[in-house]
Amino acid sequence: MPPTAERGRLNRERVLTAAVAYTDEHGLDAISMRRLAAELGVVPMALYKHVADKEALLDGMADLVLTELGPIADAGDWRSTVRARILAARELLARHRWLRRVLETRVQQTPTMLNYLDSLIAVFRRAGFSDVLTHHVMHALGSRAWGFTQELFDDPNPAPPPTPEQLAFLSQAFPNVVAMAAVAAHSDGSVIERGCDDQFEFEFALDLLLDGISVLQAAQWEPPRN
Amino acid sequence: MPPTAERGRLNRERVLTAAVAYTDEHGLDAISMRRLAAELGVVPMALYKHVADKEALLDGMADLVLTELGPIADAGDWRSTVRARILAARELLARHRWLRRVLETRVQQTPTMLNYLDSLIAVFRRAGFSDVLTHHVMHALGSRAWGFTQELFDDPNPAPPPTPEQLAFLSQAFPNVVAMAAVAAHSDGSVIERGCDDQFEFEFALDLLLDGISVLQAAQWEPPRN
DNA sequence: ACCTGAACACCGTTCAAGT
DNA sequence: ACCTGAACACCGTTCAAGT
Repeated sequence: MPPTAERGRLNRERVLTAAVAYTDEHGLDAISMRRLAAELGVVPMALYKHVADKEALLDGMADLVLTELGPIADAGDWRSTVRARILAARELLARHRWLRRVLETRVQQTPTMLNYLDSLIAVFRRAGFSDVLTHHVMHALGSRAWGFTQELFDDPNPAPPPTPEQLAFLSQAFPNVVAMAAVAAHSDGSVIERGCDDQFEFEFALDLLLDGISVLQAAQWEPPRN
Repeated sequence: MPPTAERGRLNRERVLTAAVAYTDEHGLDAISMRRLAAELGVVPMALYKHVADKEALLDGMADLVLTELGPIADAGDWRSTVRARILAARELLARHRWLRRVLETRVQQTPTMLNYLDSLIAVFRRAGFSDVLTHHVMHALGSRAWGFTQELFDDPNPAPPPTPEQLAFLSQAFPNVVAMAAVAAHSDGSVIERGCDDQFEFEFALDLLLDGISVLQAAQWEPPRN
C-alpha cells in the first residue's frame, strides 16, 4: 500500500489543517513534527517538503485560523468598532486555545496578521486620530488588540481552594493578596473560590483604555516636546 | 580528583546562582539541565538532588533575582509609588532579559512573587481603594505590574529597514501599518528607521491606565449590578 | 517531485549502583 | 547524603537514497 494512499498526496493545506485539528485537540505542547507526521501516516521528513521547519508550521497554523476573523465590521463610531473587533478576536482565541501562545512568540508577521492590524489601525485613522496618537494607542493596546492579555499569573487550571490552615498562613503572610483574591467579580463574594470572571476583567481593562484614548483624542493630544 | 573539588559541594544556592549567570549570558533557550551540569563540572543527575526538575529550577531562578527588587519605597501618593515600583521592576527585567519569559509561564507563585504583589496591592488599599476596585485594577495592570507588556509582535531583533521595493509593496498592501510605523516616538520622524522608543510606549500606556484608575477612584467606582 | 530510512546531536528524567 | 553511569523515550533536522 503506497503511503497516505486513502487520502492522496500531501500538500501544504492538508498539513496545516491536520496540525490545527491536532493542536485544537491535544494542545500546543503535544504537537511535534513527528507526531503530526504519524497523524498523517507519513514519515517525519515528508513534512519538510511542505513546511520549512517547525516555526514555519506554527506561522502557517496561525495564519490559517486567523482567516476565520473575516473583514472588519463598521459598528458606527470608532470606539464600538474597535471594541467589537477585539472582542471577536478574543472569541477566536477561545476556540483555539493554543493560538495565544503562538502569537506571543511570533516574530514573522504573516500577511493575515498584518492585514488584521492594518484594518484596526484604519479605524483610528478614519476617525481622525493623528498618526502619532494612533501609533501610541496601538502600542498601549498591545496584545489586547489580539484579544488577550498577559495576566499576573498564567493560571491555566487554577489551584483548588486552600484549606483553612493554608488560608490562615496565607492571610498572615500575604494579607493584601488574600483580601484582593477574596473579592472576585461575579462570584458569590464568599471565599477565594474559583476566582475571576476573565471576560469581565478583560472588558474592564479594555474600557479603561478606550476611555483614556477618547480623552486624548478629544483633547487633540500631541507628543511632548523636550 | 573528586567531582566539583575546587568549589566544594553542590548546594541549591550554587545551582541557582550558576543557572542565573549562565542564562544572563547565553539566554533562556540555551539553558538546559545538561549544560548547567557541565558548567558546574557535574553529571546531569546531580542537579536533581537540589532542584526537583527543570520547572523548579526556573522557579528558583525567578525567585532569586526578584529579591533584587527589595522593599517598596513610599513616594508620597499612591500614583507615584506604584509608578516608581513598576518602573523599577521594568529595570530588573532589562538586567535579566530571560526573566520576562519565565514569569510569563510561571504557574507556581513563589513567595517572593507573592510578596511583591502583596506590597503593590497594599499601596492601593492604603490609599483608600475599595477591595473590588483594587482587584480589577490589578487585573487591568496585568503583567504591566511586573514591568512588561505583551507587544503586538515580539520583535527581539527588529528587521532591517525595508528596501524601497519592499516599502512600495508594503505601502500598497498595508498602508495603515506603514503610516503608523513611520511615526516612531523620539525618532527623527523620517522613515521606518529602527522604530519605537519602548520606554516611552511603556510609560504612555502606564500613565493612560493610571489616569483612568485615578478617575475611577475619585468617582468611588462600584461594580455594575445586574 | 515527493517520500523514505538511517543517522546525528540534542533534550528531561528513570533507575540502580557506587562512595 | 550525595553523586555517577547507563539507559529510556523523546525532540528537530541532515543527508543520501529510493520511486
